[in-house]
Amino acid sequence: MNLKDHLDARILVAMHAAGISDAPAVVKPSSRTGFGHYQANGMMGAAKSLKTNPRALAEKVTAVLCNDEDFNLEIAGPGFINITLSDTFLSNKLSEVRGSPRLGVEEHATRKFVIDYSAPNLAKEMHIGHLRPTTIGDAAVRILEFLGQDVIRANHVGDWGAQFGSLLAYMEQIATDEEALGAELKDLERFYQSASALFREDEAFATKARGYVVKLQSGDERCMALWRRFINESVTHCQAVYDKLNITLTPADIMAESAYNDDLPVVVKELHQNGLLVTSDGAKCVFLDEFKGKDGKPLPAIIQKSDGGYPYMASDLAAVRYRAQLLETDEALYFVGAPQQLHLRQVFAVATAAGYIGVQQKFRHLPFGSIMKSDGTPFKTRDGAAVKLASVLDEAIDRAYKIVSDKNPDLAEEDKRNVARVVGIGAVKYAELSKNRITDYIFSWDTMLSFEGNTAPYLQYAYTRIRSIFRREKIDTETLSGDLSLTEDAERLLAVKLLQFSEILDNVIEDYQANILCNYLFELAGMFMSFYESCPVLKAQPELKASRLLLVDLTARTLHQGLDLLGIETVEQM
RNA sequence: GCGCCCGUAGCUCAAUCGGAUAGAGCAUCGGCCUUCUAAGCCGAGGGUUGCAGGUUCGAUUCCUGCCGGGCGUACCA
Repeated sequence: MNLKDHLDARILVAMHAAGISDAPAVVKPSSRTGFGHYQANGMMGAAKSLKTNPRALAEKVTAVLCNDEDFNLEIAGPGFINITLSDTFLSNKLSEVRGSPRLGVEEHATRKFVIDYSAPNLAKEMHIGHLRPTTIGDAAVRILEFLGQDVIRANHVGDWGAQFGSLLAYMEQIATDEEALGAELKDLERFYQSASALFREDEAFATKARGYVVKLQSGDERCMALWRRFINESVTHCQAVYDKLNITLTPADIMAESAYNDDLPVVVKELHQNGLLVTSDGAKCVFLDEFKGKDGKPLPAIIQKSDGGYPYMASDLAAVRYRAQLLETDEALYFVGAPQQLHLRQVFAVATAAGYIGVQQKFRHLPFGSIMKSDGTPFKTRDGAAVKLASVLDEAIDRAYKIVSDKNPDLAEEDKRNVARVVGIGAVKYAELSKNRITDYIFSWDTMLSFEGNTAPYLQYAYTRIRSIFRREKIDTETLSGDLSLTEDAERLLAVKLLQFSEILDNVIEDYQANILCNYLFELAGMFMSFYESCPVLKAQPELKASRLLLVDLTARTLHQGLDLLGIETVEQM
């Protein structure tokens, strides 16, 4: 149940009964304690259009609901209606949520989604820049699936293009020594760098590399074999990173750029038939009025280059065409960096003009900023190279291991290793997810691995503290029973927070801002800690103890579910 | 030049179609462990929301103009 929507609907009905139509109730959580649990802000707006006094309107509305047992209404300020939920209402709703394996979250009407995320370039190793699209996209996938949506993961990896010429030429050069080749491919980044260095410095090699691009495009068998070998190696590397990162992508989710190769001439043909295609300076372009380049000159979307090659505009259009027409998706979400904004606007605009995207279909770009160092400069190594994602993850686990060993030396070695993995990886992911998607963010080991503040370790620790209550008395949460009763304010605050899980998920998917869920979990954990300090659980009288155990269990389940939707693991003890 | 994004406490970040006194964490300072994990809790100080206007009952939020930063702007992806 979405509590906010429920209350909004109740107020709206009362507004209609009071003779107010065509005005929203604008119910939202109260801005501060003392103003009830929720507040309805719609009376001021309604009064404006009805040219009347907002407090008088609020009087009429509250009069309709004055005998309601679910909540108490109070008028405040210029015309706010503060809603205080009754203890009975809260405990009834909590009981419902408790009995639901989905924590009271209803499944939405099913629509089909294509989520385009991660999409590394297979020519190189994944670097730190892939962290954001990968973690944020995966959280979106998990949340949409939890809400009952039909989700297709689309990993649009880069496996084609000029850069593969030098890679293949370099492979060819050392292919005679199978052992050496196998060893070289283990470090893709070095492989790429060796190949591109040769390309820059050795003219003969560069010529050969360019030849390989042509051969590859014409389907030369030996080239294709080398190419497949390389791609397999690279995919294996990516999958290892995904597994370590607890990302739900599998090789089956890969729909590579090259998969659209056969469609590219078709796209050109169809754009031509639609009368959209114009040849300019030898390149086949689509010009749309809304796109202007330097000096106000028309900005083309180049579909085919003057040398006959296809730029990524073409394969992206082919991908839109595939997703819209063959997959018949209702919605497509692109988790791609902000610098690609103009490009994707062009892709969607051309695809719309070409009739690929139907009027009911939504294609959205969800951009995000870059990762910066603490001095505000881009996150690169000293020599300017991208930082390998795999090494970032290893370092996170190493650092977490040191912290865990330091804080809990008694833990068994095997457990320490597992906690270090869960905490280290969780910290890196949570640091990404807990910040606004749009802005750049500062990467800081100390901040993300801290057990204080809005971090994964804090939440994971909160979870273990909660679970330890049950472990201490060997209580099986399956056997919990009794009535839920709320007697202390700390319990009420926790209760309301727990009931908000559903509406929070709805808020998240409005713009796929995972930080909304992170903030919620942080506040939930904080409220639990306050409750835990002021309300004894195991030492309470039997009835109170039973009631509080229900609250504790529900908090644990909500925290666990919330973290799981973010792709973050928990442990029982740390 | 034009387009998009951003500018909030010393630092890192919030603020849900415009709502009440702009909130957290870190850092600083002060309390709380013979009592369920102190990796915790409670409290204090800290702000002209880049600047100047406008819209209105009400603006961090919407509009205009500046200032500062980032990115993009025809055959790399």
